[in-house]
Amino acid sequence: MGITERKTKEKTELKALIMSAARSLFLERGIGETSIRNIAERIEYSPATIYLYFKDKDEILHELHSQGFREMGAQMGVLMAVSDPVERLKALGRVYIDFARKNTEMYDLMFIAKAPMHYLEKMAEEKWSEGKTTFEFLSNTVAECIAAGRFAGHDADSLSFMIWSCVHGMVALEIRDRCKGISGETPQEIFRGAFETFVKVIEGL
Amino acid sequence: MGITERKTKEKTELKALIMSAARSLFLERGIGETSIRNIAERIEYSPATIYLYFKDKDEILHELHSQGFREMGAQMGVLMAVSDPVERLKALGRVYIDFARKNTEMYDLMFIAKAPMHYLEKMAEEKWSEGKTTFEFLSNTVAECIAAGRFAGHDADSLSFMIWSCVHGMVALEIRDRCKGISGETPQEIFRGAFETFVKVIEGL
DNA sequence: TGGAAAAAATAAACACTGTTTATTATATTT
DNA sequence: AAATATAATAAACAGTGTTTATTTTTTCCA
Repeated sequence: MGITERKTKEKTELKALIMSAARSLFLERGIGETSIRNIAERIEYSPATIYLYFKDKDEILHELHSQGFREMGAQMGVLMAVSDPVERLKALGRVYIDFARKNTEMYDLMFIAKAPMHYLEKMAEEKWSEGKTTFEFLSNTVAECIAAGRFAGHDADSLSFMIWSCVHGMVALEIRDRCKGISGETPQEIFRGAFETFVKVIEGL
Repeated sequence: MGITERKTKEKTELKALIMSAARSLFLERGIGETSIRNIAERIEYSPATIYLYFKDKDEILHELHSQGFREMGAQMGVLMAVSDPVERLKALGRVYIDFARKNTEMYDLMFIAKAPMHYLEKMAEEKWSEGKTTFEFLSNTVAECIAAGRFAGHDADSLSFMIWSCVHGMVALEIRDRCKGISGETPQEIFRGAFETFVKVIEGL
């Protein structure tokens, strides 16, 4: 089936082309300032063509959000080399915060924006697999810490959720511009202090 | 000056009418689904009239966001009655989380949405006074704890930012639908566990 | 009290947005 | 080469925030 094969290849290629145009525009100008027409213009196709490859804009944003999770997952994956679970947990916090601050638009899409979640609702999916996988990486590490006799009196899931909330809260506040003028420090200083505190708290648990 | 007085009164009255229509629509349908035309229709004025009272939509959203801070401030204010700063800190966490979960659209506008911050940018204001005031309520309480010999080895500002990030992170993840399918628990259970952990961590610092 | 001046409200337009439908162009099959 | 299936698009629809020119209403003063 040489011909239908080429056909499907062309289909996935144009789909990938749309994705890459969407992504670059998205990183350049932000999610709110990227329209279907912008994407179509960049790849020199008509706007309507995009709808032959994606159901709607939310589907594109969801796919981009999944890309982000794959990239973040790759960065977190190398932490498996850290054998001590407490050290791994601290490094995980560091990697998470770094990823968020170096890829703010991606992080926004992954954890803050509403749009990519609408895709799940339309598909009647109730589970957020990307988030679940990432959370399990954290909760497994926390469970290892507990198994090693640390974090006495804490439940792995609740503590994991609190740790996640803690690092997410930091970067979410900065990404959405809620740190301006707080305690007169620069973002650099705020995050240095915040991460130091994070590490101290983890060690003191 | 009875007449110019009445004039300014009418101006502030229509301004208040616009605000209340904006707010009710906003709470009914959400921020993203409330347009200037919707607001105008509800108060039976033309859309253009709204622009005689507000510079743009961002100004309305900023004013609404400030309303939210006044209401949250009122709820936090009663905590001044709690003399023990550590107890006050825990109660503050409780009040913060409760406010966020009972007023999700308002909380969204106050701490997550981009729109109300654009107003500050347009006005060339670099300080976010509402956020600063709220943060100072927290950081003063933390400073009191430290003065009372608690939280040894911690910097008041950094620890305050971490505590804020922690509670903000929790509610922000839920508001933007990032808790679905995480550890199979209901939001109720997740938040009960998270707050218990929060209290335990505070007490153990 | 009637007409000029000032203020308030609006209709209509502009430039966008996501999305759909009917039409045209291209490629494949018979 | 003609018929069919596929791909791409032009144009439209209904919506958005916002601005400009126009009309209505109110105030002021002769």
